Amino acid sequence: MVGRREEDYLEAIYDITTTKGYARVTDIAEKLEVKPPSVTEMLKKLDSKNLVIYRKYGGATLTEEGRKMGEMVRGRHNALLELLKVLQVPEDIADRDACTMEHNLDPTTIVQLKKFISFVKNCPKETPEWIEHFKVYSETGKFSEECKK
Amino acid sequence: MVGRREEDYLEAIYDITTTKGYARVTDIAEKLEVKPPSVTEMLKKLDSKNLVIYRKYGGATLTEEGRKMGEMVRGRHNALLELLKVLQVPEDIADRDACTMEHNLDPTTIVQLKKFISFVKNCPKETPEWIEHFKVYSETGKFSEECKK
DNA sequence: TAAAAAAGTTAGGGATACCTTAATAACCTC
DNA sequence: GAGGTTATTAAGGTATCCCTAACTTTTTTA
Repeated sequence: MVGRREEDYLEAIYDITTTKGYARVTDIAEKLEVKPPSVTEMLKKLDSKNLVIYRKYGGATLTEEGRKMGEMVRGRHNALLELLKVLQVPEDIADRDACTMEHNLDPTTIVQLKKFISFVKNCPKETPEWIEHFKVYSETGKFSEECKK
Repeated sequence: MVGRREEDYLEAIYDITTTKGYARVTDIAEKLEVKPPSVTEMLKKLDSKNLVIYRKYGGATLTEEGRKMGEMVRGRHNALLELLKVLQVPEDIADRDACTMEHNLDPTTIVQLKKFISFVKNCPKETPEWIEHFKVYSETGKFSEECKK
């Protein structure tokens, strides 16, 4: 069982590793806004679960399993973020809330979420009309004439 | 500050009160799948926060503030549930996941969520076509011909 | 109406999951 | 190799919940 905070750490390590090649304790601490000892402690825990390879003074490396997991968490986060954006939630709030929501969701839910996002993004029409209609509805509370046709 | 579990209790009390008029310790314990002492403890805490009126051996009554809060939590839950249903998540999973997600979301997010739901539900057209299209996409991974028009 | 059954409370603990400060140790650079 | 930076240990704390066992109150029923 992987807890929510563990997922946050994995996601952070995944992101940092992806951007700068390696993740030091300080990087992680900064990203998650905690102090270094908290990171060390968590890295040990993640190492014991074989999600991270932790060597004293050696930073953190994701194992294959850990990398998959971090990627998955990041993907979930992005999907939720996109969904909230479709719902016209301002981006900064959407990002924070995606963090909140991204834990403990059933795989089925995530799958459907992703389908929804790709449905919206890959729709043959540029921007699906209904999203435009929703934008209007969101701002005015009224259905546009065109919507009624 | 009201924690997640506190919200769960408020929601449960709200639901029980709404259905059967009053909420006993046992009802709450059963609904939340915990033992009675846990309920007693929580009721004291909620009482101290003026969200519940708790009298020994007298069950729980929501204060005005508590009732508002319980109603709000329930509303949030329902909104999330509806959203997940729009996303074609099976109802039982949707209900569980709504529980998971319903905590700590920004009010803005909830507002947009509710707008989205009412957009979908009150759309002048019976069922917005795009939802039908999404159903198809969800099941087949393909955009229906009609969708491309 | 008194005794049994049911419901509720108290007391005493425990687990988990995090986070922190202060002091110490390793590393790196000049 | 000395100083500055980075990381680790040690020791502790807090917040949330939850539980069992024993006891009290309320309710039911014979």
